[in-house]
Amino acid sequence: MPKRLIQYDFPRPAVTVDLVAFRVQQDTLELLLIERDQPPFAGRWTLPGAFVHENEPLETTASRILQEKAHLEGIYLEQLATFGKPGRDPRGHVLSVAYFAIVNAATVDEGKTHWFSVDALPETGFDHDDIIATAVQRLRGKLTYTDIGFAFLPDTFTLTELQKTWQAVLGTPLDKRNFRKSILSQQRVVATGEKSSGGAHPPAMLYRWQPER
Amino acid sequence: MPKRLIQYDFPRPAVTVDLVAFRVQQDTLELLLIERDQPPFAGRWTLPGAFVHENEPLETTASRILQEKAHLEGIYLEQLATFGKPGRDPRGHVLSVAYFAIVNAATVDEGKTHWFSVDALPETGFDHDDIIATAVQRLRGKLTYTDIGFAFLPDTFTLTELQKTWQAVLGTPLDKRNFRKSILSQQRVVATGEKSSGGAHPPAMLYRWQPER
DNA sequence: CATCATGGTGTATATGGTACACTACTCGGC
DNA sequence: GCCGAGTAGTGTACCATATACACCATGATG
Repeated sequence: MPKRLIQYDFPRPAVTVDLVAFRVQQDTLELLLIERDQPPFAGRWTLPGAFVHENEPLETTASRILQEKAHLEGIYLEQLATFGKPGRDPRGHVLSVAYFAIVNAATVDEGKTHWFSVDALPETGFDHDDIIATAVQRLRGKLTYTDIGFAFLPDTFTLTELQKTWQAVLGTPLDKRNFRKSILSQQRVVATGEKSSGGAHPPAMLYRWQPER
Repeated sequence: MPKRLIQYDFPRPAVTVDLVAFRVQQDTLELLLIERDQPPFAGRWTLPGAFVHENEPLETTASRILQEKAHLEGIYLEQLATFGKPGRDPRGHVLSVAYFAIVNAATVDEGKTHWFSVDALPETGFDHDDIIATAVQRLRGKLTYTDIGFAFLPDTFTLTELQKTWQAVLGTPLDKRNFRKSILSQQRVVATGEKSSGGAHPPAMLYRWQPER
């Protein structure tokens, strides 16, 4: 019995998953890069990535990357696109299935990783600029018509925190009264009854995301 | 010098491109399937596909499929998603980068291909039902806010033809006056000055798609 | 008790979407 | 040449949604 069941005359491309992990920290949208210590692009900042293991679901590869490179769990994980332009990897024919993740923890940089503001990114290697641009565009596009924004926040949050998160993601200010009206009318959140405390201001109602309905 | 430059301990998955080609014919949204003559799934209808050649751009693989399998040129080609669930191909670890295409020609079935109405699809092989469902959803979602719908039509067309195309894609009837008002106000088309002829009715103005603003 | 920072609230206007029906014209058949 | 079939083309009233905009109340801090 032949070891390889598939009739396939061509050399296979290598397949990697690259991950664009987002968080919002101090009213800024940030993403995670890692400094390469091997060529190609040694010393350059790149998206964390890994080769796909045998019979490994792509999504598993993506969460494995987040776990191994940053010791993080992603709250949200979505496939972005697959990049396969010849020449994108100087080592040869390498496809990259890009995913993007959203993380809500305030984390410290682990190993050679660092969180960069999307407005102040360093020069990257490979075609990771393209991947990042696609990811940011997708994230912004989906923010208003999906529940993706809640993935940046802890279980309970105030409406002001939610608004600041949206503003950080979109990069534009939002009107407070209209924002609250819109969020509440869509019934995407429910009041917990609890109130936040601390700060030189009145306590604010804490809300929780309501997935369905 | 080693033949393989990439340090990569794992067996590589095979990579295919599968194509969902759409057309609108007789007010019906149709897609192209091909009858497999080899196992697995011999005799089953499947999406046309091919393995990715060495250093071949994915988009080239996609248009090659359309050319080789149906002798067609796609007017529009867009990457859909990459499917890699273990077990999706009984032969082993095979990733499929799915594309969708739009074709405007009225064509006859070539070889073992056949155009099926999306409302009356046969049983398919692999995970092609998933791919098709994703493609139809994407197509419908993008119809109203992109210019994707014009790819189904020839250079010049009447507003009624455009409306019927939209209705076929969406699967729902549209109001004639509102449709025309909306299309014209968005300035997505310009009148050519020419009029259609033939048919037991007055001649209709022919329009042309205006890509930019 | 004064200051600071945020919490929380409503109305008026503009914009865009939806529902809805009739006359005019060309072709083809008789 | 007359009639029927089939489509071209057109406007208004209503409703829902998005936008612009400002002030007082409250709790913490020193």
